[in-house]
Amino acid sequence: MARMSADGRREAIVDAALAVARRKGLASTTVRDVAREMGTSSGLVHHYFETMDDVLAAAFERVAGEDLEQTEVLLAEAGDPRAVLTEFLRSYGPVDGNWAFQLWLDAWAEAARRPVLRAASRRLNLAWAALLERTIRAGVADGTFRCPDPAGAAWRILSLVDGLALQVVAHGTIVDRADMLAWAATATERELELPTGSLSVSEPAAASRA
Amino acid sequence: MARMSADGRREAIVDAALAVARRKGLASTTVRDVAREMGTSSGLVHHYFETMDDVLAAAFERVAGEDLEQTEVLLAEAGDPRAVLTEFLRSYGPVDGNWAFQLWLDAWAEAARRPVLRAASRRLNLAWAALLERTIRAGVADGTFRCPDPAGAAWRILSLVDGLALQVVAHGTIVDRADMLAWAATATERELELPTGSLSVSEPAAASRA
DNA sequence: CCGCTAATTGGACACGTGCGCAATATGAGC
DNA sequence: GCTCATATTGCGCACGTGTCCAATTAGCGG
Repeated sequence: MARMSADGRREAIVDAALAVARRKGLASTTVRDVAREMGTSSGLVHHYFETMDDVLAAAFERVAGEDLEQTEVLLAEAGDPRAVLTEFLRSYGPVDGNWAFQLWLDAWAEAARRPVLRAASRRLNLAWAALLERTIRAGVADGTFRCPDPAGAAWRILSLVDGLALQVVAHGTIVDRADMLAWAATATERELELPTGSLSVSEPAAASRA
Repeated sequence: MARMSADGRREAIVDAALAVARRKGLASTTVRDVAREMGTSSGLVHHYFETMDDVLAAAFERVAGEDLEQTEVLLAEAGDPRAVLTEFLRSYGPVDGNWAFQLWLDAWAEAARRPVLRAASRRLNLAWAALLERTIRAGVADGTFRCPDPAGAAWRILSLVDGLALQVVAHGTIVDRADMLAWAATATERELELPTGSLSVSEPAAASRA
């Protein structure tokens, strides 16, 4: 197929891997799948990545990393810690049809079997917790929040949101997105000693959905 | 190998599947693994289960179901809701080397793509939430807890514990078991308006470990 | 236009996978 | 002890897996 620059091809491989993973899951995305998706031979994939593990890790890292970056920009823009937190809760869990979060589920499960993937997922999870902790500290500093243990609070909030999102993605209707948002907000308010209802994360009413 | 009754063999197959899954994870447990574990031929497995999927679903259902049953017994015995909750927190997450919880991770990730597994995992997750909710209601009734929304609280506690356990299992040292226990206890106390420290779930000191 | 670097091919390799089936062995009921 | 249903075997089939590599291009710098 069309010859490409090294960097271009690397990216194309990651793109293809993501397209497949979105359909079949990270765990069962194969070299041949990726090659077929690009319309090239399978050997090409190994010309750019030593191991299939590396491909999957790169793919996961791409989506998760982009999400994180986006939220970091948001943090820089919105000076108000409460606004950041509100936005965080609203954007974190399963949005845009759940597939990005499904990737997290796949990554967590596969972490045990794929060292490179584990490293990536670990790194990104730490980054999310750090981001949250920073936000909390900022809020404590300017008096918006009160919190004796920002690090612990960050992990508690992150883990709660992960756990709730997991139910939404894996089991569908068992817990719905509205519950998830409301519950996450409640717990976060309690965690940061905010007045009840001050993190109104309710879904924008019907009209403004994307 | 020794001839067995139909029911006996079915159970033996599930046992073997579990033993293997414990070592390699659900996802990569194969027919041949199961057969080797039993010391029989692989054909035998297919004589009792149409599909490998069925074997895995049965295996998952078994562990998760047993855990649940065990905790339900515990609930019946210990009349004191606070004791039940303490025991719940201590026993829920990754114990005995994490393997049972890795099974949950596998199940959640695969749920989107394997209907049988999704149904099983969904059912069991609901049962856990219900168990927790019942405990909370009992505690509210006898005045131990105060909680305006037992159902929501149950899901919040369960999700938090899942989210924390997930970090322990998937990423190892990112969050350790002690943090996990302490954080879960803190959040639960807050959720049920218990005095701080009243759910002491700290690991029993070295001596009394099993 | 030509040469050479490097992108790309396509198939081989050694294995692992679920599944099916004819043949065999076993033990319970007569 | 014989019979017969059936538990169990052991292998084969068709295919999928990651990885590797010699051969074949394609296209950029000269």
